[in-house]
Amino acid sequence: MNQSEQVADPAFWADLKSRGIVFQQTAEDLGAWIAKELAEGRPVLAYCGFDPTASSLHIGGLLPILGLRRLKNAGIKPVALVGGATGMIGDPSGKSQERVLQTQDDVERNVAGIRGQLERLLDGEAGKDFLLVNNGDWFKSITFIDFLRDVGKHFSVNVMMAKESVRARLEDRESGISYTEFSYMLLQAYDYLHLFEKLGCRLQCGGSDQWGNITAGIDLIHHKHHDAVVHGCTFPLLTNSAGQKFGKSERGAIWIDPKRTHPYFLYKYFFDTHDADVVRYLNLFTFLSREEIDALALDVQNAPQERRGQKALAREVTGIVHGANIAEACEGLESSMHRDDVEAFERHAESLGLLDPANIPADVDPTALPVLHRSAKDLDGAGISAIDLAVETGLYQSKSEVRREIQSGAGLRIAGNAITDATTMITRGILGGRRVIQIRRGKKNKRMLVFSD
RNA sequence: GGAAGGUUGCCCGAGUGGCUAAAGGGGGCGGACUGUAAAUCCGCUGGCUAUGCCUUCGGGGGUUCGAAUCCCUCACCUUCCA
Repeated sequence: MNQSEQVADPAFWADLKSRGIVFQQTAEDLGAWIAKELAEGRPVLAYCGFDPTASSLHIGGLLPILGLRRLKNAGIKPVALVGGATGMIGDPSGKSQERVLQTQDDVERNVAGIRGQLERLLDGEAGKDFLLVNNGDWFKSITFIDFLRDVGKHFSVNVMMAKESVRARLEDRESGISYTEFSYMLLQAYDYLHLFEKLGCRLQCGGSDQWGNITAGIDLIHHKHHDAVVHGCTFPLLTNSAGQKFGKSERGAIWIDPKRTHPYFLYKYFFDTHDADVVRYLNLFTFLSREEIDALALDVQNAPQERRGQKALAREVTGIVHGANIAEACEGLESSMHRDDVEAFERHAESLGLLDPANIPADVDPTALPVLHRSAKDLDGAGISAIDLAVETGLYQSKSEVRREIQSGAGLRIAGNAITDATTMITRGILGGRRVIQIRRGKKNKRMLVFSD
């Protein structure tokens, strides 16, 4: 891990603010309050919830995780909550439509997956450096009647309806909101109350769409404990400079689970960051120091074609998620693909276990890999149709798409040759004595074809 | 319970019997330019065993040589009345 991550800077809150990591906070002097509590020996616990909507987190959830890590480095104990109970209900925050309920099996499977990822990403020992909790553990023993009496009484429907998450849905006649999702904020508010009472948790953080839920929890705690001092803060909701939601590529979300999204594509996602966003992302997603980022910002400004900012960003984030070795290999993979340097590619692909088809787990979608394996024998005789190959790599969705592109320009290249004829067959001659060749769509989308005997 | 309007391709939105795989815009992809950028310009944007065939205009059924377009029916949404 980076050196600067280990240092608990007393001015850490100001640093978080200046990096743009804190979006909203319940008190102007929240940083000073935390510093005072810690200085006087009172532990501060901060919790953040993660929805089990899939068996893996995607990079949209990275900001809160890194946020918890930064708090941890400042001496605050993070509590990562997985919503085994709330996942059964569904948070309406930031959602424009009512969702279909997940089955209990789905939720349990997702909780297990996310739990494992949090445990790894929070970097430390669960139970000691940070805590992992599941609100299913306390909600399962609460009856509906008790909940309505103990918790519901403290909520005014009038206030609830004014919360952004609910109001947006009430105003949208098309979708509306069910009573189930309407109730969600009570559950999350209760989580905070529970963690306050049981663990002394006094800070809740989350994405900016969580503000309403966080303040609902604080209000509930105040109702029950009049003199309690509890706080909340949010991380910004990320959009790029073009206003698009962060973390979604054309092929869908970028997942943290390497079986869903190969680390190379996570690397590539950050590598492709626009100049206008890269400095902001370096601040948000890496533990690089202020000075290092300032230097990179200058590079982006003065020599944008070097893409040093993007390279650093991609390397750091891939390192945090998948480890430094994998990050290095991904960097090598991208640069060798860019230069179409087959020898360098083989080296890096080897270290990622991509070169030997026997290494690739059967449950990984082959179109989601940066390489495609084929037997060299397939190249004998008539060979393989270029169109088929292009689709097999996942570079194209359908053969029609490839045909169209071949017709409208030289978008498809194999081993450096522009394919201009839809009937082109790939035969052994194209290998030129090697076993790896490049196939690419346009300038940015590249895969390697590996032909083994 | 009654009346009226609506449900179109990834999204928005036009289309009220054949010329409609469906205008226009957005997004996406490719090309030119460039820096593996932005902006701009050009092209493409349902599938296939491909001068043809198949699937697609909320679901199902019908009229017709022919339906996104007409009729029936079901579902959902909106507005108005009770």
